[in-house]
Amino acid sequence: MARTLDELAALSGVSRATVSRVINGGPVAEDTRRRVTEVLERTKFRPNAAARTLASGRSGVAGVVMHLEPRLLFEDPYFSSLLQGVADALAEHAVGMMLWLGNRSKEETLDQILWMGLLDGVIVTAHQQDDPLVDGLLASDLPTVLIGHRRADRTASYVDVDNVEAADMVTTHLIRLGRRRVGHITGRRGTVAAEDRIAGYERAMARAGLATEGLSVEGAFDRASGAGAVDLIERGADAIFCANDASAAGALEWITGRGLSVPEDVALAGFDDLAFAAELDPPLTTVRQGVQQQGVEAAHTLFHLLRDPNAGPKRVILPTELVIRRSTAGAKQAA
Amino acid sequence: MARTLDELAALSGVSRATVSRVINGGPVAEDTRRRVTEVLERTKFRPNAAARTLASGRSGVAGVVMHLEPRLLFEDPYFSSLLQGVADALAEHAVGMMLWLGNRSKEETLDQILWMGLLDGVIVTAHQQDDPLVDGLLASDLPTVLIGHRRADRTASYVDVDNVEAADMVTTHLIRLGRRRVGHITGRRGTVAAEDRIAGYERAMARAGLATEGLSVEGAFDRASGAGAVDLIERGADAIFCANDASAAGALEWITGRGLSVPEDVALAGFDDLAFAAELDPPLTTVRQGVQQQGVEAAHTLFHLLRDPNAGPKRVILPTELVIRRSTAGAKQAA
DNA sequence: TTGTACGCGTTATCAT
DNA sequence: ATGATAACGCGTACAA
Repeated sequence: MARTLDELAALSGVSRATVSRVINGGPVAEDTRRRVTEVLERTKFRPNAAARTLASGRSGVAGVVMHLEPRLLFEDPYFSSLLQGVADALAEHAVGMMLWLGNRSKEETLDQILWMGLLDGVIVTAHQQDDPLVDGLLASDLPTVLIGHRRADRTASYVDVDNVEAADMVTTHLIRLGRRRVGHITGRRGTVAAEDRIAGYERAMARAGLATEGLSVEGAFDRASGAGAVDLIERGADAIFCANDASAAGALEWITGRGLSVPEDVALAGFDDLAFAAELDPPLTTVRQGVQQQGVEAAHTLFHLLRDPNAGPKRVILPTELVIRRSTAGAKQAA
Repeated sequence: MARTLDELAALSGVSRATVSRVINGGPVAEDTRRRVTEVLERTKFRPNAAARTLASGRSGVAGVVMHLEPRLLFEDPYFSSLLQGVADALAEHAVGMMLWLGNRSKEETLDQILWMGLLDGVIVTAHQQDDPLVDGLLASDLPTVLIGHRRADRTASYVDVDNVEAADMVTTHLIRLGRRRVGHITGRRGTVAAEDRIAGYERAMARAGLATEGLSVEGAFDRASGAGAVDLIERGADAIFCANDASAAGALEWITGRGLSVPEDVALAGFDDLAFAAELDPPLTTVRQGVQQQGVEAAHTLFHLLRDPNAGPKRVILPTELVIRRSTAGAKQAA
């Protein structure tokens, strides 16, 4: 079991450089390659990663940072789908994944990541508009890809969807059903997604000449936010666009709990199209945004950055799709 | 922004070795240390991880391998709790975590891990009795800690609970309630946990002189396994011990769905004491096994292995606790 | 306490 | 196509 290139070179009767070429696919004569490869496999040789990183400057390891309450990562399918997508794409290219969750403070986490060195690049979820962890990574010399967050500065690479456009689309759909008092349960204020979806909602309402006053309640992207539906209904809402599927599921519970029915009394729409959206009763109209795909794209974007280090930032906007289900069937309009 | 120890040494007016000592806590005169530290902070110097790994032989990175369907990691709180525990303990000691999930085959995953080199050690979930991935890691020279699996060979380090004892304990509890036909919904056959819990169940029944024939149905640790409760009840079961909380939750649904009530008609017990167990109606009697704690202990065990590399394997058996709730209240006995 | 000097195992640049 | 040889940046005996 040879442990170094030198030992292997001795065993194969060639120089260390040639063995290195065989391993990394350099120019080597065919029979030389065969001879070395044979020894390589016989001795189960594995090159030393540290030495290789030191000499080449590349480690084959990417960092993934999802700094949220640990609970959330597992309870909210949005984040787990994201992680699955990233993990999948990295594993496919045999790139290692170092993961940082919300176990320590953002400052400590940033410190640990930067002290780790060794990373070729990093993918970070960036949902808050201001986030010292994200700022720190962008300020470092580490190639960085953001998920879900467009920064004001135009120098960051990121993967996102057009939340304004998508929210406009679903709101417009509700309006076309004949609903006039379309309410909105927002996401957590301060996140880009929440603000942009509000903007899209208001844009669609304004274009249709409809008022939005009193038709918006603050939520936080969670099931509990659905309680806001009660307020909206008391203010006469005949349709509700929820900032995500989780809050829509909560809203559905409150609405039916009050003896009202969806979509007859209130049309309901969400955002995400997570797996459970289609299983609700009635199935939920929502915006599909391919969360897992976002994770995959983030990894690919990082690969791209690493390939041409000075190609400038890369921004990827993924498409969304309105998925119409029974929760916005046109019953009221027909009646 | 100094990039190497040499640059820093020049800036501080000392030798490179001294700077290294300041960073790693070696013996340095107090004023020298102060002077160097000042430069260290001013230049935001970060030592090169690869060089340091190459020279010292330690990387400060641990691998965590949870090779299961990606779905399961997030849907089953058992695994997410485990991961949280591990991540927490590693982050606390500023040790990096490389994660491998079930994105590729076990063979490919093993290959990627071993080729990665660079890991100081690895923690792997080992639930199947035979698992090429686990075998491969144990056969490698990588310090390895198993979670949830005692191997026949006595050379592996692991963290586990005594499943036989715990299953005996909960079964005995049901018997003491006056139940005579105690049924069992097993876990997935082939896993150590399932087999050991069966053994514990049978041991308790035998000791009480009770028959188990026809009182056992095969499950798979999931909610769907709860359907087996119907069979058991038809065969006269007046109590059911489910191999975990998930299957117990499923069983509860089937039992009440048939118009029967827990615990009056059938006493019900689970295993794990995951968060939702206390929220069921009625709250579920179960075995608490501190899953998150298992993750923490696994990390600590790895640290121990790394501290004295030739101290031999370390085995940790964590305690379990019977948590009695309303699903096994003594109604029938009292009546 | 501090400095010198060697070794860690590769990659990559030169010659040949 | 192949072989020397110089980096790569740090830890650590050993010497002073």
